[in-house]
Amino acid sequence: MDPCREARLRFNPSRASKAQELLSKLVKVEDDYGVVERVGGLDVSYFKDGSLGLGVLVILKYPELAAVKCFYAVKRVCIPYIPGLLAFREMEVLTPLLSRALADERVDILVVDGHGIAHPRKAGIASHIGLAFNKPSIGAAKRILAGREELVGGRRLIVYRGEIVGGVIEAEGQKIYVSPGHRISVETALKLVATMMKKGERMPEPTRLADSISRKLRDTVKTEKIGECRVLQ
DNA sequence: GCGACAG
DNA sequence: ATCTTGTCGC
Repeated sequence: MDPCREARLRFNPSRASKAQELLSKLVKVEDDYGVVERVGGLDVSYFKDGSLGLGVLVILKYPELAAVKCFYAVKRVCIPYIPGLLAFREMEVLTPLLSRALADERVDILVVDGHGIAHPRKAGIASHIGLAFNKPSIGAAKRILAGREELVGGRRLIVYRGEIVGGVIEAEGQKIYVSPGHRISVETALKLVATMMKKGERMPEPTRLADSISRKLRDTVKTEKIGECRVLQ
């Protein structure tokens, strides 16, 4: 039987949610990192039928924001998209990239397309990734998932169940929602992402580049190139 | 029960 | 996320 179909049938949203409740207890929402010289941006693009995903991890020098190296992988995607459970769908594609890249490349902070603790169970994909690789991580999303935007002391923050779980950054007349993934505070996550914004762009450079590269590769790389991880030449 | 709902 | 044409605006 098709292993992908097996995985899909085996996937239990209720259990996945419970797993996130456990993970959230392991998340550290305090600054725990050193000098930031290199940051990583992560994103996934999908082939038209949706059964294949192309993940990208691009490493940039900080604070210059110049790309220094890029990893990518084409993988089958077996888990459907369910709001709140995005991590279970995309981790399969991103994990190989991180395993490979973090083994011999310095990456101080990871920026992920999606939320961190601004999540129904305080464990969005940025938190999953930060915990899995014990790396400081930040989530940057285009839309809010849990909680609401509130003005606190004149600042736009994301409040969920009475708790501040993230903040809003406005760029190009649009908004992006930032929240800690792991080993970083709300305050610092916002400050850091603010320094990753390029003029004229809506998303922070790490994820903007990852998104751009993943789409370009998806439209050029051959679908048969399913595999663990490749270095972009 | 109803509405909301990252990518 | 992806599909999908022309079109409005800087």
